[in-house]
Amino acid sequence: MKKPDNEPKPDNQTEKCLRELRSRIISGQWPGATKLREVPLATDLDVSRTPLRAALLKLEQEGLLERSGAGYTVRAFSFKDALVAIELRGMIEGMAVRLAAERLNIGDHLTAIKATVAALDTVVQQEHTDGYGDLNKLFHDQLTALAGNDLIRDEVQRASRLPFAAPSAFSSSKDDYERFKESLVVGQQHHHALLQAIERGEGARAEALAREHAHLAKINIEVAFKVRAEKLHHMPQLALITD
Amino acid sequence: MKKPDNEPKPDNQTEKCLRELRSRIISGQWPGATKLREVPLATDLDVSRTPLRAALLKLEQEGLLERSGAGYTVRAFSFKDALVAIELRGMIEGMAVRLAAERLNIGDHLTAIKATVAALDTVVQQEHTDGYGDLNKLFHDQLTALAGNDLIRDEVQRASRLPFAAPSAFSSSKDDYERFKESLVVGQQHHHALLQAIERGEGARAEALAREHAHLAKINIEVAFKVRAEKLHHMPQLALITD
DNA sequence: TTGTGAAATAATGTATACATGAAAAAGCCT
DNA sequence: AGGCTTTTTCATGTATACATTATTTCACAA
Repeated sequence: MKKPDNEPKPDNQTEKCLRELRSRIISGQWPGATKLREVPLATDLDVSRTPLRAALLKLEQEGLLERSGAGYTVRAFSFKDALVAIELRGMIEGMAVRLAAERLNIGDHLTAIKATVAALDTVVQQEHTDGYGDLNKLFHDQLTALAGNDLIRDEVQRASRLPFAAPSAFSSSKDDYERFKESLVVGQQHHHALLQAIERGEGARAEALAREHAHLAKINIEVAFKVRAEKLHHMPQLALITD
Repeated sequence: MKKPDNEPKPDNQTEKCLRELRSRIISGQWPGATKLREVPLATDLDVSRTPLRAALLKLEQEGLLERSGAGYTVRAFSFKDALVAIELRGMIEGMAVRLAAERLNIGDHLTAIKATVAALDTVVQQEHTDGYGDLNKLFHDQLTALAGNDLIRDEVQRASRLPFAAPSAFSSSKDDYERFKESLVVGQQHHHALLQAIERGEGARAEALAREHAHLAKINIEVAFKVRAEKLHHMPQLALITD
C-alpha cells in the first residue's frame, strides 16, 4: 500500500504556479469564464510557460479550470454545485468509513485519530475557534486513511478538493458566532460517534454518520450564502459561486 | 451549463501519447512499479518530451500512474481496488440518477436515451453481443447527463476512468457465454427500471437500482478473476490487477 | 446591413538546449 | 571488507525559439 503521503513536496516553479493560481482563482479575482492567456500569466508569475502549463493542466484536472477551445477559462460554480460537491464528499467519505468499520483489528489503528479527537474536544470547549480548521482537516485525513485502501482514500481527498467542499471549508465564522459554535459541538459529537461506530464494526451506522456530518456542512454553506454579500471578504471560497 | 462534450478532440501529439500510453499500461506490458523514463519513452513514441510530459501528468491525475520521487511508475491495483472502484462508480452514478429523478420535467429529456435502450433491447436478443459495449457506454453517458449538473456528470465519468471500473469493462466474454448472456438480460432490465424510476420521480429507487447495476459488474469481475489465467488475453484490463 | 471568406494576428502546441537536482558509481578511509 | 564520502552520470525541471492552429479582423459581395 502507498504510504500516507509524507512527500516533502518539492518547491519548484510548478508548485509556485499552483499555489498562486489556486489562490487567485479562489479569491474570485477572475470572474467566471475569464480566459487565461499563458504568456501574460507567465510574465506576471515570473516563470516560463512550461511550468505554468503544467500547473494549468493540474488545475484543469482538479476542476477549477476548464478548456474552452484553445486555452483555459475559470470554472464557475452554482450554488447547486456546491451542495452536490458536499453531498458527494459525504457519500464517498461514508463508503470509506464503512470499509474502515469492516476491517479486522481496526482498533489497532485508532490511536492517532483518537488523539486528534481529544485535541478537538479542547478546541470546541474554548471560547474561540482558533486551530479548529487544521485539526478538523487532520481528523478527516486520518479518517479516510482508516479504510486501508489507497483508492478510496485518494477519492475522498479528491472529493474535498473544491474550496467549498472541503471538510473545513466553513470552519470559521465571524458573524453569528453562537449558531456556528453549536454546529461545531454537533460536528464534534459526530466525530466521536464516527470513531465509536468504526471501532464497533458498525459499518452502516458509520456511513450514515459521515453523510449526516457532511450535511452539517451543507447547512453551514446555506447560511453563509444567505448573508453572502457581507461575508465575501471573510469567506473567499464563496467568490467562486455565481448563482 | 457546459455542453455535453461534443468536442471533436484535437488530434495532437499529446493525444497520441495518451492513447498509446493508456493502451500499453492497460495491456499490462509494464509490470507494476515499472519506472518510466521520459527520454527513451519519447524516442519510442516518436514525440518530444513536452507532449509526453503532458500525457504523463494526465495519466497521473487519472490514477494510472503515480509519482515515485522523480519520475513516474505504473500503478498496481489489487482485486479489492477493483471492487472498490466499481462500488464507488455505482454510488456516484446512483446519486446522479437520484438527482435526475428529482428534476422537474425530466420526461422531456428522455427521448434520446429511450432510443438507446431500445437499441440495446435488440442487441440483447441477438445471438451474439457485438455492439453491446458501445451502446452500453452511450446509455451510461446519457444517463449521467440526465442529472443536469456538470459536476456530478464529470465525477461519474471520472469514476468510470479505470479500465475495470467502466460500465462496459466486462461486456464481452468468450467463455461461459450462457452465464454472461444472462447477466446482460438482467442488466438490460435494470436499464428499463432505471428509466422508469427516473421518469416517475422515484429517486430512491433509481439510486438503489444504479447501485445494484454496478453490483452486477462486481459479480462479473469476480467470475472473470477466478478464471483469470485463461482469460488474460481476452481481458487485458485484468493485467493491471496484481493480487 | 449582414453574411461569408480570406488574410492577418495572436494564441497554444512542439521541439530542443540548458540548468538543476537526484541517483549511481567510484574512491577513500576505517 | 564494509561503510562513508565524493564525484560523476543521468534524469527531470526549466526556458525559449519555432511550428501549428485557432481567433479575430477586414474586405467584399449579396
